[in-house]
Amino acid sequence: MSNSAETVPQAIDAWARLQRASGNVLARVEARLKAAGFPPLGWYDVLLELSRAEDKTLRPVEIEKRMLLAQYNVSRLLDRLAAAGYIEKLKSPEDGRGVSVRLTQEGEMLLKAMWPCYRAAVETEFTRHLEPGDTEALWKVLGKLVQ
Amino acid sequence: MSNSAETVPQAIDAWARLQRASGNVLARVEARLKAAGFPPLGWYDVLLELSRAEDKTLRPVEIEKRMLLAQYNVSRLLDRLAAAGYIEKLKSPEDGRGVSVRLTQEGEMLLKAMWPCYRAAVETEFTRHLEPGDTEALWKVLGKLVQ
DNA sequence: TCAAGATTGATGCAATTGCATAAATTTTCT
DNA sequence: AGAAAATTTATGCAATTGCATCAATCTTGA
Repeated sequence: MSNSAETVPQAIDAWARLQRASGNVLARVEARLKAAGFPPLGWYDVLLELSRAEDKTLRPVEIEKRMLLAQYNVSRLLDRLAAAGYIEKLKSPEDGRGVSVRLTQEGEMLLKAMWPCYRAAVETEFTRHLEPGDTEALWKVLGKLVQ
Repeated sequence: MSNSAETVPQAIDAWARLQRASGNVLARVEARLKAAGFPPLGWYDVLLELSRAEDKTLRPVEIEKRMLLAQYNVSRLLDRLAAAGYIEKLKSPEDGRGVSVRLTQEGEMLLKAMWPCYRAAVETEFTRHLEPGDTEALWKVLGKLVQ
């Protein structure tokens, strides 16, 4: 059932489907991680950013920019990661206000342990439903939305 | 790192971009609604479902299915909507366990009041960035992910 | 130089979400 | 019918998020 043809025909529908599809798939992937006893995807994302960074170290403000999280959410997420031993907080050498956050051995191990599960979940809940060319088409169009 | 690792990257990138793009655009749209003094999009979605339903009435379990929300979140969201006067809860006539939720006049007015703002926000944050054909391409590919 | 302003990070408190479970039916199965 | 199972909704409690604001720097510009 198509919607009101007079107002905003396809665009609103595409918008709604974008929200529904991404939320849907995200929920399924997260559920698989959790079912395997792993922490949420947000943890993985932080650890991954750290693992790619020089010295496996970043400032919180950098994590904030890369992950598009609110500052207070980064602050508290890092608290949890530090409490769990996956990162360590150091006084920033170059900036007296700041902190430096470094991936620990445990953090690196968690990252490695989660990857097969994460990868399989994305394969099952996302990739498997698409045909060749779809992922590239998605990539291209979505690129216009992330500037 | 063998061949199987090399077949995934495209898909994982598309997955990551899907999450980033939709989260990003959603946050911007929500921010515009909030800036205009309106409640969150979740409120709009419930009211919209009710407005489309017969007698402007639905059971919570129906709202749960349509919106893909957890049962306890629906229960509490409806509490808030009822407290704000946008819906009213009635004893379900056909099912002694259940409740019926009906859109009020105020709810209908809120829906109407929010629509121009919502529509403009989607136009600005989503549609405007896309070219003709993109929305349809998105619609088609994403359709494979919402089964 | 040094005051004004911006940036970085944390935190108290309220609102929301997630989890586990309860209570009241309704449905199913024998 | 009647016991067992499933469905529908609510809720106590813990975890997370959002908001407002603070303290400690760093940066800028007169």
